[in-house]
Amino acid sequence: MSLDKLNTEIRQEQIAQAALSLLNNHGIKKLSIINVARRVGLVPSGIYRHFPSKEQIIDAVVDLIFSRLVNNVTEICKETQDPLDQLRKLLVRHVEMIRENHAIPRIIFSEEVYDGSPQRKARIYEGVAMYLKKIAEIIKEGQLKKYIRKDLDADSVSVMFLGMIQPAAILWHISDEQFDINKHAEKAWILFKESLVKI
Amino acid sequence: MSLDKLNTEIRQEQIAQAALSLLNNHGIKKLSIINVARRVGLVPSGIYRHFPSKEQIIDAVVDLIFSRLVNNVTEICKETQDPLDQLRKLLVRHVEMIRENHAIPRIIFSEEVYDGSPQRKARIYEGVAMYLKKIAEIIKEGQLKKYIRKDLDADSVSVMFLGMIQPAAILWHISDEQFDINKHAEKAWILFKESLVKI
DNA sequence: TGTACATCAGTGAACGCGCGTTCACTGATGTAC
DNA sequence: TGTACATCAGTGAACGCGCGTTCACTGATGTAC
Repeated sequence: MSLDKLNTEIRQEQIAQAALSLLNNHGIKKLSIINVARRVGLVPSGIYRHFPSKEQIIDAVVDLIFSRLVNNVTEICKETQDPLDQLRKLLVRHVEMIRENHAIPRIIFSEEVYDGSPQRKARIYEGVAMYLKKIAEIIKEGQLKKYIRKDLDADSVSVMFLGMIQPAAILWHISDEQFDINKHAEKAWILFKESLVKI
Repeated sequence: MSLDKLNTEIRQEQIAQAALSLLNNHGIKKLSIINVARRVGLVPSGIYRHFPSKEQIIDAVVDLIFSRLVNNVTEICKETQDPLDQLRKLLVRHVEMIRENHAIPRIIFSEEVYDGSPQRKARIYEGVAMYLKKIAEIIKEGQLKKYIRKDLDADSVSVMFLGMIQPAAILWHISDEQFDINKHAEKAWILFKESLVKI
């Protein structure tokens, strides 16, 4: 059976990806050692050559997700310099991310992921906070360049930015993808942008 | 041990309340038949005199939560007639609800609650949709009375209304109640209200 | 370049825990006469 | 008002499933000489 024998680094990568993929396609209940093992072509006990426990696998998945989210921001900041453009692009990108990764709400909102591990909960909070901080930086930049009115608190606005997406994301999620998240993001953006520039 | 013997109606009520309370205080992992039984002073098997399975208990909890949410709206509509006032009061009330019921995000965002029961997922979606519909009605009323600009789509605005609360609620939730949800709601409301009235 | 040995990724069987659920039972409560 | 019986809420023991995890093992790969 053991056609190939791969080193731990590669296997860790594979296992984290497999876990993320399971989360995306089937939800947290299916995220079992048995299923992960099957995906990477190992026997359940084989997983323990590369991860000390299931908990660490979940940690790896969390890292994977946040590195992608943060990556989005840095990429977009390279694409354009106009802060309002950056926000708009980030909105579109974020919606795409959500559409492609059911795992995001599944991770961020899941009790299952939190309990038993206060450190992981803290790490998730830090990840979200970092994402928000980057958005706030864009907003501050916009205020400096006078695209965005200065009486607004950038940190609050960054949370409101998420407010354009989140409820829609959840509706989309629980409606089995029926709710039109793109249309909502479009309309919300118009209003949001108006609020930022008008005085 | 059996000091009292209560009829099924009372027990069902007690069991649903106990389950909700467990969810509020300890999360979904602790929502076990054993814990529910302990709370109502029964032995685990005793629960099955009143509910056919754990699934139905979760259904009862879901109903409990949504009836409270919808109740909020109808009560507030009695308190004041001004649509903008109604929205503002609803915002405050919704935040209170969330602060008092950790169970709300735990239920609405939990995979655990969804899988294995498409009907329940549908029911939750309907519950949210009904809540949104009631908010949309307030907005339409506001448009009729000319408090709110008419070029806005009431359904979209109702989702944006949730957008003021949801991201903040999640931050509050995963930050172990550190994030200041009230302050955020306050600031978001100012901007939101502006958007509704200005042209 | 070939041999000897250590290392390490793989396997399969088995354990143990938690938990939902079943079942035969008991004893209290409500009802018919 | 009292008795006989059906009903029904309670109990405790036991079952069974899923699943994370352990452990003794095997055989391939890498390294030292």
